[in-house]
Amino acid sequence: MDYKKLSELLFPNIKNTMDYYENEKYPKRNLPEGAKVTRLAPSPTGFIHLGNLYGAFVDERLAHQSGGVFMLRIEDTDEKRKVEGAVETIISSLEFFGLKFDEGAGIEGESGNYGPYFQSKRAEVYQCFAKYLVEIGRAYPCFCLEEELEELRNQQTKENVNTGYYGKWARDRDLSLEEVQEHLDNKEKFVIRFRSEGTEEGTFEIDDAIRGHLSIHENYQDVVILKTNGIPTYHFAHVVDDRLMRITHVVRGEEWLSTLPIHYEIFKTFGWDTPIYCHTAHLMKMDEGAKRKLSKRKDPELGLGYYKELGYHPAAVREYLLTILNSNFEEWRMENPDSPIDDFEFTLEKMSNSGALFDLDKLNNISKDVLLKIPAVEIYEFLSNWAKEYKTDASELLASNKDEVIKLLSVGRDGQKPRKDLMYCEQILDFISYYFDEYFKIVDSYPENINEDEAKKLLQAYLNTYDHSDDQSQWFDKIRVISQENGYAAKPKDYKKNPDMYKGHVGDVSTVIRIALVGRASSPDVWELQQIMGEEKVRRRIEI
RNA sequence: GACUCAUUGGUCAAGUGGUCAAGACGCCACCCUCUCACGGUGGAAUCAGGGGUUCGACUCCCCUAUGGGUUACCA
Repeated sequence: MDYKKLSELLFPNIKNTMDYYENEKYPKRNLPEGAKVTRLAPSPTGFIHLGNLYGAFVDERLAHQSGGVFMLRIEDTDEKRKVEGAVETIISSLEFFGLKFDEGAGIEGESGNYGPYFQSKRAEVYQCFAKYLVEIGRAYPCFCLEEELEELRNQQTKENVNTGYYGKWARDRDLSLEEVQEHLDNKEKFVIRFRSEGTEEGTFEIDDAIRGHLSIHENYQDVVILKTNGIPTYHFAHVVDDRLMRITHVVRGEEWLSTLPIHYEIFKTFGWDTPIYCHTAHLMKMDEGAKRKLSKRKDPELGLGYYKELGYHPAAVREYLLTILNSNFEEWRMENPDSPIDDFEFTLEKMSNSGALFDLDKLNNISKDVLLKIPAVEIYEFLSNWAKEYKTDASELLASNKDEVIKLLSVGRDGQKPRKDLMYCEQILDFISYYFDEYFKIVDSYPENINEDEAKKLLQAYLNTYDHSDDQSQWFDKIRVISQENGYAAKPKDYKKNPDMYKGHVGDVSTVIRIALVGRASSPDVWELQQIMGEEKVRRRIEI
């Protein structure tokens, strides 16, 4: 068989050589020793969920921690999955969470010399490498129709053998030049298949940076590498691109583990070393009592947009992600509470190889700590930007009450035991909503031992003695007096000792005032809130 | 079905043949306290099951169970 002739027959228009791409167009990168080059290679559906961010984070850390390159390549080899504006969405979503690409699709400026970064625009490159495989007899055209393949599968299932295009089942594996010519003359469409030399029994060994040493089955399938339209499948594009773009570490989900043998064989056929593979575990979700992989179809609420809508701070999400990404991160954080997150040394060895369940409680807890470290002014900015997009009615109120809101956000945050009241924008807005007459409403009821009339009496007494210029202790002393005058213990401990002597204690009285003032039984220090609200508003609330 | 990866408390997990099996979130109790938080102290709660190997197994091997993944001219 004259493979050279076959390759010319199949790819008459491909003139470039492999050598041209490997050594001229895409030469070795000039990077310091140990620099890692990683890539995020999403398909352009534009939908990014937490799981994608999780993986992207690994890429980003690996690259930027080592002085390497973090690249965006769009795997748009499947036209059916394209969505308008997807690339912009991907870039902006990741940027929101602090992940910046150095190079690649849609990146401005000096974005690197390894493009184009859309696989759909690299057809010639792939064809050149496919042509080479044909030339050396390791790839061949296949004219099978989809229906024929379907039939093949059925037959194999019936005979209880592995399905697929391989060995004796590979009908077009050994077509003669004349037969190929004949098909071509008939204008039949064809794909290019890889000619595997593996066996069903064979195994090989490979190291995965996350999963350790693996011993896995060889590939023995003649997989499609170039589709009818001349565009490669993932398997081929991955090998060619990651080689030419000089990717050092391939981070991808564990669903790729089972096709790793294909990639390995193709790399070896070209005589190339594989990149270092890092197969990450999936982020899981609890669904009707069972763990399940995150799905873009079933879990729209885990899309990154969801967290933006609720107003989680990107720093909190990053911090959370890192706790599940590297098990030693929390420990490091406890020892270095004030260090920038990027000071943490991320390692692949500390990654879990079983899927973690997304834990909202944990995110919230981490978020509290993260927000505590962000100055109130910055939280205000974050909150108001969020409101502009998601809560337009509140947005104006926030803008016209800027100073007061900042003060509200600051209450109790100083000192040795600062409050951690703030988690995410929606919650924050609710948390301070009582300040605005537009949102104020009574949500909690008075303590059981106090009825409406009693409450009115207490509030009247409070109003009578209220002096806005009182300092905190003067103010509270007055509440103690009111309590005593109305039959409530001035100290909770007194009440505990002799519950029969009192109607309740000072805490009950405070609760009544608190509810009148902010509408709820729990809040930060009332005196501080009053100072922020101003005398007029305080009196008005008490009078109601 | 076949192939494959995984399995330590409710969740995230440390652990690599000898530990009273860390820690964090959540939960409960108590302390602090005018409420709620915060903080502190304490508590309940884990090696999926069964066989081996070994003086000794969470750690090594096998089987089973459960869950994930792949099985496309999708990625």
